[in-house]
Amino acid sequence: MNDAATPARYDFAAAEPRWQEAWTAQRCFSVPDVPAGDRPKYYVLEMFPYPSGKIHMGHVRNYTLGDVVARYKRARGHQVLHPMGWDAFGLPAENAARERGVHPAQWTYANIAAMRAELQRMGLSLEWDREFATCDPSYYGHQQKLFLDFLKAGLAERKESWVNWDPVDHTVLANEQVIDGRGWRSGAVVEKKKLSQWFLSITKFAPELLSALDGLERWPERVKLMQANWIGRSEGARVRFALETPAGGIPEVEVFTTRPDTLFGMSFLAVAAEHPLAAAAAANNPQIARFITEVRSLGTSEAAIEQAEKRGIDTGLRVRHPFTGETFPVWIANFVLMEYGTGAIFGCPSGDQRDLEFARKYALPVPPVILPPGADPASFQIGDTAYTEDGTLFNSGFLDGLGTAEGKRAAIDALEKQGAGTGVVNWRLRDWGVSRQRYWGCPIPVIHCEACGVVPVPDEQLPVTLPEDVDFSKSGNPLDHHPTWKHVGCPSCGKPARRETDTFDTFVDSSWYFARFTAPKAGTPLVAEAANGWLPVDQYIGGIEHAILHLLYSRFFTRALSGMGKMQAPEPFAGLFTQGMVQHASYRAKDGRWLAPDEVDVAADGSATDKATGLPVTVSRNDKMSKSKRNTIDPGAIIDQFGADTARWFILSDNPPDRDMEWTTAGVTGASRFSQRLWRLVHNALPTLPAPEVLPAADAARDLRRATHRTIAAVTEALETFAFNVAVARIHEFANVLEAHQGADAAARREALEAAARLISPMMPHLAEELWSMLRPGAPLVATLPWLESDAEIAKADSVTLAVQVLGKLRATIEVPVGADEATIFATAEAEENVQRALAGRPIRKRIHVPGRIVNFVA
RNA sequence: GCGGGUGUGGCGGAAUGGUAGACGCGACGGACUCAAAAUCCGUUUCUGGCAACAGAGUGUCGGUUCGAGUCCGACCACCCGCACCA
Repeated sequence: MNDAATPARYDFAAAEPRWQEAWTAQRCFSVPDVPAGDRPKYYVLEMFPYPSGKIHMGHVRNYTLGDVVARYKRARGHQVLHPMGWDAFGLPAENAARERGVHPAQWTYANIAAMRAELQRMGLSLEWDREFATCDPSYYGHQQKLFLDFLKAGLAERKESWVNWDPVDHTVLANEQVIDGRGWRSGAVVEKKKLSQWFLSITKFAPELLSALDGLERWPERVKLMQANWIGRSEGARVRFALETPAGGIPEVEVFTTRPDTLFGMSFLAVAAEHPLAAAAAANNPQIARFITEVRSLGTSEAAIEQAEKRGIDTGLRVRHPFTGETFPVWIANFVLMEYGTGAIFGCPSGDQRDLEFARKYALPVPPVILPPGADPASFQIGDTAYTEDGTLFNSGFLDGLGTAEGKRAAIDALEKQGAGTGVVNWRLRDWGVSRQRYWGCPIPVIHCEACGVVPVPDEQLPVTLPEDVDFSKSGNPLDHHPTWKHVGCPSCGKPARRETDTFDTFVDSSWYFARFTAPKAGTPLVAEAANGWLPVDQYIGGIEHAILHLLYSRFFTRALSGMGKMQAPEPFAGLFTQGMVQHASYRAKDGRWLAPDEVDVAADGSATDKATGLPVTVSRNDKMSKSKRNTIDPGAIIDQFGADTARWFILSDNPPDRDMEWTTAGVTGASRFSQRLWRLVHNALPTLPAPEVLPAADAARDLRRATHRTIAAVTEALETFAFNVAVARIHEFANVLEAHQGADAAARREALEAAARLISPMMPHLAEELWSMLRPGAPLVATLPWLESDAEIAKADSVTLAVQVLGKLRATIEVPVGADEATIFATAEAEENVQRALAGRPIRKRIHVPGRIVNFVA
C-alpha cells in the first residue's frame, strides 16, 4: 500500500477524527442560551431519536439533512442553535426488561452511549453540551411541574376512555400490540375496557390550531392538510330523537349530522356499541349483549373499526322523527364511532355510502331525497352508490325544492324552532389521553386520597422518580404492583393515600423538548428569555410519520405554555421539512427465509443468489429497512469502510430528500470515488498553484471562472430550496469542468478549487477542511468562514442557445449573442436548413420568441 | 373504510408552461498495466437509417395552449398515516 508507485489517496479514517477534534476544540458550534450580538438567530432541529441502541440509515439521513442546513446557515452569518437529545421513555425498554432481564434504565443509558458515539462519528455540527434524555429525572421532573401548571390552568382533567385490554396478561395494549384482534404476547382476544384516565384539553385550542395553519408558510401543504383534516371542523346539527318508549331511563338519543337537509331520507338510527343506549338495550337481551361483546373485540383503532365488515343489530327500540312524527328502528352498528360526534347517527342510505351498505345488508328502506342536477324525480333511483353531492331536495316535506345549502339552513331553523336540535360546529379532534399503564415513562405527579380526591404532588416533592427495584415478571403495570412506591401520605390531610401509578404518553416528553433545549440546565422547566430568544425552531426536520400527532401536540403545548406566561411563541416550528424513508432491496430464499445483503451475491442483471447454498433468491425493491426483512445496513460499518463524508454525500445525492430513497452499495462506492476525485484534483494541482493573494487576470480562463461563479450561484440556490441532490449534481458538473481545465490560468484554478472545497463544506465537512488546509495551510477552519458570493459579472454568458421549433416541434438550435434583437434572431432561425425543410414552403403565420429560451414558428 | 402522497431511460433522478432525460449509478467499447485494482476517454430512451435525419416517448384516457413531465378533468397502480409504536 505504501508503494511509491501507488497514487496518493485521501485518508478519511485519519482526517475525519482530526477535524472533529478541531471543531470541538474551537467550540465552532456553541451558542449562548440567549442569542446575543447582532448575528440573526437560527434554530435547526431534527426530531430527536428513540435510543434503540444503534443508529439506522433513517437517522443518518435525518441528521445529515439537518447538518447541511445548520452548517449552511452558520456560513450565512447566523448564530445557529443545533442541539441533540434522546426520546428515551417507551415500550421497547420494558420489552427488553421482560425478555432479557435488563433494567429499562440500564438498557436505555447503554443504548444512548452507543448511539452518541455513532452520531459523533458522522461529524455533525451539534452542540453536545445541551444533550439530555427525557428519562433523566432532571428532565421529567420539570415535565411534572408543567403538568401541575396545566392542572391549575384547567387544561388537564380525568375522564373515562376505552383501551385495548388483554384479559390474559391483564394489561393495556398499544394498537400495534393488537394483531388481528388478539394480544401479541398472549394471543387472547382483545377487549375494549373503560378506564379513568388523564386528558389534556387540546380541544380547547382546536379553532386556533386550525386557523393558525394558514400562517405556517414554510410547512409542506400536505402536512397542513393532514392536520386540518385531523382537527376536522365540520358544521352541522345536533338532532334529538325521542324514543317511543324510554329504555334504561334514557328518553332520547342525540345524533350529530353534517347533513340535516337529508333528514327526510332517514331510514334508521344507529348508535355505537359503547353508547349508553346500547347498554340499556342489552340489559335484558342476551343476543344484543353478545353483539356488543363481539364489537368490543374489534379493538380501539379507527382503522380496525372502519375496515371491518358493516354489521349491526336491531335493538327493537324506535325513535320518533322530529319533522314527520314517523318512527324508525334503532340499531347498534359497528361502524359508528363513540369518539366522534355523539356516538349516534341517523341513517340516510340514499345520501351516505356507509348507511347505504348497511341498509342494503339489513333490507332497510332507501328513500331518495336529493335529486342530482338534471335528474328526473319520477324515475330517479339509488343503486349501489349513494348520491352524496349537492342537489335539489325532494320527497322532503317543507324542504322540497331547496338546494343543499339552503336545505341545511332551513332544517336547522325548523329544528331550533321546535326545540328538537341546534346547529353546531363539531370537531373531530378529541382530547389527548396521556395516561399509560406502564413503568418506563414519566410518573404523573398526583396522589389519590379517599378524603381529598385528586391531590397534586407539592412542588417541593418533585420530581416523583421511578422506583428502581421493579419486578417485570408479573403482567400489568410494575408501578402498580410495587410493594411500597404507591403508598404515600396525602399531602393535604396526611392520611394514607395512593400515588397515581400511570405514566405519561411519551408524546408528552417530545411536546416541549425543543423549548428545553434553549436552556437545558436551568432549574425551572423553561427560561423565558432563552425560549423567546430561540423559538420558534426555524427549521425542523423529521419523518412524515409524525405529520399529525407529534407536531399537533407540540403546537398545543406551545400555545398552552405561552398562555401560562412561561414563554411567548406562537408556534414551535416555523419551518418544517419531512424526509422520506430509507429503503433497501430485500432478499428472500425459496424456503421463505430472509437473507441479509451480505449473505447474497447480486449479479449485474439484478438477480441474486444465496452465497451459502448457491440457490437463486427473490429480490424485492423498495422495502422499508426492517429487522424482520433483514435488509438493514449498519451506518457504523459504512463509516468504517467509506467514511462519514461518503455516507453523507451519497444520502444527499441519491434523490430529493422528501422522497423515499433506496440505499445501494453502488451509490456509496460512487460517492466514495467522487470524494477521492476531488481530493486528487487538489492534490495534483497544488504544486502549480500561485499564492492565495494572486488574483486571476481579468480575462484569464473565462470559461473556468464563469463555471466557478455559476456553480456558486447554483449550489447556493439548491441549498436554499432543499434540492440537495441538485447541489450535488452541480458540484459534479463543476468537477468535470475542473478536470477539463487543468492547464488553465493557475490563479483561476486556485479560485475554482477553493470554491469547490468551500461549496462541499455543508455536505462533506471533513473533506472540505482537508482540501482547504491543503490549499491554505494555517488558514481558519472552513466551519468558521462565511459563504461564498457569486460574482454576477463573471457568471454572465456571452451567447445563448435558442431552441427553434416549427409548430411546437424542435427542428434546430441556434447560438445568438446575448441581447441580439428579435428580427435578427427570427432571421437566423428561419435560415436554418432544417427549419426550412420543416416549413415545407408554407408561410409563417405567427412567430413566437421567448428570450433566452425558444423560437417557435406557426406555419 | 377515511385521510395524505408518489408515478419520467436498465436504476436514482433533472427540467420558472419553452431543446425531456442534467448529474450520478449500471452496462458496453477503448486507453494505461505482464495482469488486476485504481484511474482516464467514449457510447448509452426506444424504433428505423451507414449517416444526415425522421417517428414515438414522462402510469392510462381526454382537455386547455403556438408549445404540457409541468395546468385542468376522469381513471389505474403503488406507498404512508388513522389517536396506547416512536
